Amino acid sequence: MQHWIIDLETSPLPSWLEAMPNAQMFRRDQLANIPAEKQGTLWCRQRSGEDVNSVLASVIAHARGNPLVVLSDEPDESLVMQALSAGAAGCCNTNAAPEVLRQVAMVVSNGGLWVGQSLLQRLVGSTSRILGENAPRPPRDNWSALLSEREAQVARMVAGGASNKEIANRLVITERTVKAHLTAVFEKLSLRDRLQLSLRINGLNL
Amino acid sequence: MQHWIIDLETSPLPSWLEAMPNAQMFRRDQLANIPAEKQGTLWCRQRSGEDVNSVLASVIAHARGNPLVVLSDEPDESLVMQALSAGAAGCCNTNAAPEVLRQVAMVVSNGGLWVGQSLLQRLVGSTSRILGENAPRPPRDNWSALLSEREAQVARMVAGGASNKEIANRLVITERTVKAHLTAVFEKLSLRDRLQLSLRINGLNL
DNA sequence: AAAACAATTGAACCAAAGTACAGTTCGAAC
DNA sequence: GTTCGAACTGTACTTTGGTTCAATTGTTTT
Repeated sequence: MQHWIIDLETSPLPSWLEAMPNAQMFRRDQLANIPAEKQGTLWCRQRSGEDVNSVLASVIAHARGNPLVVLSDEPDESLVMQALSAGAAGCCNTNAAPEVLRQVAMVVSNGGLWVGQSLLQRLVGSTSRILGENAPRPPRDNWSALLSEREAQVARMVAGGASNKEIANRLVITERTVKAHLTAVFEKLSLRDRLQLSLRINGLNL
Repeated sequence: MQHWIIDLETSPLPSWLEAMPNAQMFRRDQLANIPAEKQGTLWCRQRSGEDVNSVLASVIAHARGNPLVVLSDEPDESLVMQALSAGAAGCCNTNAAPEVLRQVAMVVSNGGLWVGQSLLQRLVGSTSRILGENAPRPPRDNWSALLSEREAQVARMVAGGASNKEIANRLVITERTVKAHLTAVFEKLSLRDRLQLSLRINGLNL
């Protein structure tokens, strides 16, 4: 996995090197030099007092789908929100420990988002109150009520994007059995194929 | 690092074993058997239709400060919120891939909280709206930026559940051309098939 | 005991999806 | 005026998805 770190200067912090020994540094005016054919993780340092959006604007444009993490000298709640809103996959302290940086790298390189524990806790706190009250659950699709447990299990895996072969391997059954379960699921839910099933389970087709 | 998995039965899923070969299984009525002197990570499976709070109540009591992750057969936004509110450090799909499970384990064992990408995205979105900040951000995922207009059009129809034949008829082109566009889309977005594409476009990559 | 259902699999088969290789047309850009 | 990307199509092929008919085993229900 390749790491590209963007800052005002090209000297990395020791903790960065410890977490990512093979990282390459770039100045903000050298974004064009980032190799376009490889894929990796972008790290962009935001220094004290700088506006996140203006720092990120040009960097995002060069990300080409690669995950971007903001290393902030002064992270706070609203700054993290702004970074994520701008398209970053995560935001952590410039001086975070190498283990934390490695963890962040792993999460975002797999397509995840990363935020620190305290912020996440606060997000959960403020939102759970709101979600809890108006409870938009009633229209809960009870697709699983009609299915046997095994059928539902297979259905969920299909909805997550797995192929029949992958499902068979993971459940240690033959591909034939997977097909049998799926045929039953399609019949019971009156669906045509796995894509329709995915839309139904993921609640996009009501 | 020790892993303890709690379910109604003591047979683990293959993917759990792959992620945590040395995990120990416990039934929910065997919580007292969990060794108190060691420390590790608790995983508790919540099966379809079960109420999270009642499942977690007794488990939390035996956690003794160890992080607890909920493996849910049917994770959704409110369920994850309930789990975190109850004291869990994370919540992911029962059938999550081994790599994901390892990632979750690493995050929570270091004291972090873990939630899937899609939920986090939604949390960030809803909270920034609530906080009255800048909300009208275009979709974070820039999949369409990489595609030509026609490719994006076909991609959207696929994501809505249409077959190649239906798309061909509606766009008044041949099925062959639809396939050509899709091949280009898969290539550009590094996707495997139409189901993966649907998940990507519908923002469900958790 | 009989009936019903859940889970499993085989063989054979058809349909849909996706790839490989090759080619045309049109308009914009250099 | 040549180059280039976009949209489009054909033939041929492989792989994956899905159905039909048929059968075995174990558990639960009646």
